[in-house]
Amino acid sequence: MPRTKNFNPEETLEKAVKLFWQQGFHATSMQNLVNALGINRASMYDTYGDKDQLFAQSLESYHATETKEVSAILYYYTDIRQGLYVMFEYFVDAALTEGQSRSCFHVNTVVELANESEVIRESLQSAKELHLKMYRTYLEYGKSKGQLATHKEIEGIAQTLYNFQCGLMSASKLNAQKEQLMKSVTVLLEILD
Amino acid sequence: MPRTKNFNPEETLEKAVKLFWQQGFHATSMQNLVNALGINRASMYDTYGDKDQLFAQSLESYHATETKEVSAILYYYTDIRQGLYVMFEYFVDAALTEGQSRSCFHVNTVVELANESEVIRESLQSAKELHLKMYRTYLEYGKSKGQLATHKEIEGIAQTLYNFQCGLMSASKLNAQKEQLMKSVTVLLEILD
DNA sequence: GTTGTAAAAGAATGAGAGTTCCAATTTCTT
DNA sequence: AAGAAATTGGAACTCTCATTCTTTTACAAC
Repeated sequence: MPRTKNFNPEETLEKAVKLFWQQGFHATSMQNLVNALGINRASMYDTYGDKDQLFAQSLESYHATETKEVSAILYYYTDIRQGLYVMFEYFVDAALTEGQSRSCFHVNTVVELANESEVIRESLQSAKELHLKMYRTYLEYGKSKGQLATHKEIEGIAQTLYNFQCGLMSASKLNAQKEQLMKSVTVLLEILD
Repeated sequence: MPRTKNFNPEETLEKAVKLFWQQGFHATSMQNLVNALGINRASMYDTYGDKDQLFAQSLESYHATETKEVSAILYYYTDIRQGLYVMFEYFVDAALTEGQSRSCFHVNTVVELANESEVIRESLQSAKELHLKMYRTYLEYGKSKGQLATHKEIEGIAQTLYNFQCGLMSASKLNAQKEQLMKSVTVLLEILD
């Protein structure tokens, strides 16, 4: 009996992700979202709730796809230097669009909202933990394969990889050039030697 | 003949720096600023112009003091590893306040406004160049003193120091613990070896 | 002390924010 | 074919935003 939605909630959410990623939470108005999502204002509220909830869902969606991609990359490469390089390359490619950088949605949100919203902070925190866990596991794997000296501290390196990734993304906003960014990745990866 | 201001424009600007640093541009309202600066709304507009101009002046003020501090630190330490470590420690100390981190005003602004305002972007860009120049000079100095192997590429390291600094500040918002942050600095500085 | 000038105070303005509501439309089941 | 129910479109609402305006106050020079 009921009329069905004539838009796909997941697909449409991706449009919100793009907009929030590009502009941030505060600089994006509900009117912006109505225009970008191509659905009615009421449908938006009906499907996703208010602005805060829509943003939270956008962030969760981003985290999910991003985590999946990263774990796929790391799983694929048996050489950890190569795997980490390609992972950083994936982040850089995702950030750079038409001559400028939108950075990474996660990092942007850490900077903009980590101290403002408890809900968002927790979402960011758990995504970060997931990444750290992946890094630790991958580094342990590298150690077991003799690619990482046994005296190297996994935890410190994992943290540094995360910190550097945040910086690479932030800084890319002032330097949207893949080659330079990847050169910096190469320098950073010397911490593995 | 004119009535004199009964506040110090430079000192009062510091209050604006603090607020913008803590909350960002969009999350800070003119009403917030009126309350924090302790001067009248009209005096604010009269002295600093509109919100954009007030923000730009706040950022410039921050950049000036920050650049002075960093160059003083690097000048003081003749050992580049020590100098860079203390510099990062200075950033961390400046970021951490009462159990949370406000990151670094420069980095926050890169993330929030680099793609939104041309004026701000240029201010950020030139501050970044100034930092890179300081790093290059310091690394060259280190090389001349035999603290850095001659085959090391100055430019790549300088870029990586800047990128990492951005990341350390961003990430500190989810990890406001000095010890952990400084441990990551120690790991990072292995790129000099 | 008078005068002129700019600062201070705070109300006022208009634009835009997020959100809600209602009439109209559409579509799927019975 | 018809009715039920959710979607849709867009106006309406309230609130807060940045900014301006008008009046009052205070200082410095003559």
